[in-house]
Amino acid sequence: MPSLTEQIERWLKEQLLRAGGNTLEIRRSDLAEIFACVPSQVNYVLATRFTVERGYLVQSRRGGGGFIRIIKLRMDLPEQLQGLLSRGIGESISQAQAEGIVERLWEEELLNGREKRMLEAAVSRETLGVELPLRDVLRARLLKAMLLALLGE
Amino acid sequence: MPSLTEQIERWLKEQLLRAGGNTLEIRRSDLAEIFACVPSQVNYVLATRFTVERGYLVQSRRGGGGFIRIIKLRMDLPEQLQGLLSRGIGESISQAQAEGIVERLWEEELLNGREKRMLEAAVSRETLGVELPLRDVLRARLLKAMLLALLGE
DNA sequence: CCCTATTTTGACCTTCCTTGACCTTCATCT
DNA sequence: AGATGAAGGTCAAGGAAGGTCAAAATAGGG
Repeated sequence: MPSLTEQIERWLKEQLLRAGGNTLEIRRSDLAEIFACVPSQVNYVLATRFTVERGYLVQSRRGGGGFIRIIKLRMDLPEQLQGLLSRGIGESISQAQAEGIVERLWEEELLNGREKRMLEAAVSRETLGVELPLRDVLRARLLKAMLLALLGE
Repeated sequence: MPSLTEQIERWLKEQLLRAGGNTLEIRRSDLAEIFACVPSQVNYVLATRFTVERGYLVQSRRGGGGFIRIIKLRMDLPEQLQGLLSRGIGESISQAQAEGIVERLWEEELLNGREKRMLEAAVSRETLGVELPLRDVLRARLLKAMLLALLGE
């Protein structure tokens, strides 16, 4: 049985597709009611599954008439990948962030399944197996170098 | 009477066959309950019976909604690649050696151009950018993990 | 029977998810 | 403007998985 977080994640992505557009607006309290959970559960889902790395922008407004808006960022061109390489990936990156980027590129069909798995393997804490300040630095270098290798057809 | 370890091993392999696919996902705690044993017994079975040498890859996730995933590796590949993964690549490897392996796999068409470039980027001295005893160790881990990723599914 | 290798257990650790108390912002009504 | 209620935000504690390691138990071979 998928976790609540996963259920909410799927539901939101489905709504995004169904709406056809790239934007979804909903009340946090409504979502919480649909899934019979506390409202802050929604914030957890947004914070872990709809990050910028994964290609989403989340906006919101408090007070009466408040809402949460999820915007799916499109990455249609390799040019954007270049942007990712030059600006998006810094000197150091966490595993979660790196996986978000890989997940997004895969969803955008800029990577196939084999390439995705290779990147995930390379970026994994376990594979790197060194302690923390260095691990994140190494991961950033690898991710950049590997993605760059894909661009240079 | 077969040992607990053997019973669990058989059961898992049977489930893998039954599912038809090459992947099985299950909760460690469920498995422990089925066989009325401590959860860590499952780890022992995985560590001794579902190793890379025996043709399996094990992945997992902790926390709520956690799971253990067993992937049966493709066995239709030349012995070379499998041999490489279980014995050929040691704890440490030079750039020249690593590049030789990648080149060979590419010539045998086990890797395409994109995959070759990703691997070369990952094993490059410049990308790794750490000093020597560690660099070769890291390279060996990356090469193994990335090639292994190609054998899943 | 003894010695060794393998298996079984359990205490303790890390990661990820869920919940709830408390805080901030906004629209609207006096 | 000030008060009020209706949103959403934050954060820390608790819970729910799986991981690790070493000691204890057992099985097998000589």
